[in-house]
Amino acid sequence: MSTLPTSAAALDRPPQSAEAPRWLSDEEQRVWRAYLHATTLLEDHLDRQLQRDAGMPHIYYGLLVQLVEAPRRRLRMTELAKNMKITRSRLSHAVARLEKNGWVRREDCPSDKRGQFAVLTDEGNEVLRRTAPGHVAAVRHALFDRLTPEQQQSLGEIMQIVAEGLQPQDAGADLPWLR
Amino acid sequence: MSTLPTSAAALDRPPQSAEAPRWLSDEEQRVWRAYLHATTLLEDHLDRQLQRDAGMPHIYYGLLVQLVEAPRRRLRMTELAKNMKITRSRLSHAVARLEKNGWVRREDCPSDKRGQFAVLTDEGNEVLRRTAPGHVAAVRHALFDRLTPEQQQSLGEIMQIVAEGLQPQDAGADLPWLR
DNA sequence: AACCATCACTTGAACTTTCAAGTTACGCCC
DNA sequence: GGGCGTAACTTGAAAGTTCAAGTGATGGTT
Repeated sequence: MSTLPTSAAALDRPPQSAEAPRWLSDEEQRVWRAYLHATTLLEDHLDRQLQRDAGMPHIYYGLLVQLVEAPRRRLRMTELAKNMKITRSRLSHAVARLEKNGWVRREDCPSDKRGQFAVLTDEGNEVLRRTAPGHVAAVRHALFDRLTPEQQQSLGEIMQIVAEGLQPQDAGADLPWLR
Repeated sequence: MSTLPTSAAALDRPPQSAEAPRWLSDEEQRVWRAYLHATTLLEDHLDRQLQRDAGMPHIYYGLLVQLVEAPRRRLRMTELAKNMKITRSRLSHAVARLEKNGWVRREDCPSDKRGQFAVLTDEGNEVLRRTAPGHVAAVRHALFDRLTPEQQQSLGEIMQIVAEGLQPQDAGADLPWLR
């Protein structure tokens, strides 16, 4: 988590420098710091909750969820990476770990020999079944239960906008589908 | 990033099980997934931006910002960890790295021999001065520029609530100040 | 003044993520 | 039908994070 310098003064800068960066106003800073605090606290909280109850970090759990919802409980690696907004490399490592746990199995794609399917095993399904209620409860308790319906809707709209803004354009190194 | 099972059906569960977990409604799920997508995309985006332009991840940058804003550009380790919502362990490792870079220096606390100050060096200050404008621009571009004033305000309120909800209570293992 | 629970911080190992560099397969163009 | 640019995925090492255990101080208590 992090923020920005509070003011130009804190960096011994004249109020307007050459490129005249537009620093965040006090109010913008409050919003930004609240955002950073909330997101890191929530992610940490859910990571611990799932590590404790399901033996895996939040993202790994999310991978299993993607699979359980997919047609034959299987998804191409790239598809899965795309859905979860992570790199293929990260996914490879993650699936390797989940495979060791016996929760996911790899299968070759018949039509494209480069391709691989990640398939949810029965054990993987069982883990989800066992731990999903606790996880939903945690999410409700930390987020939805604290917000009014209006706030929930607003949050949805805002996050939608931010996600879309980051998705299609530029994007870094190994996220080609974000180009 | 991750989500929750879409429906009870996807897990072969009767709509109301023993403990009758309250699954997320379709709308709640849309909100939750948008949240997860937006937060991971944004965090990744800023991590890459700062790694490229400042040679450090987002959190490390945040640590320097905390220091530059502190009274004598120094903060006790525990204080710093508290401000950034991270564990002391993580902070120890991070400061060790920043120390190697010459951006932070440790100093003993005179009044408490257990205590340590993390102090921002001139070089550390210089890195901030050089990279802050680019970082503010990135945050503006990804977040503030896309939201209306009302949305910005709403986001601030929501994040404030969530952060407060996660802060005082329970909390995990090594975050004693969150108790 | 010795005891001891607690505090402030560190350490090392295990695990996860990132980054750059592979490998193999596809498809198309000539 | 042999190149060749690209796609799909993996790999290994470096960097970062987590977890549990460890080291000294500190501040009562007895």
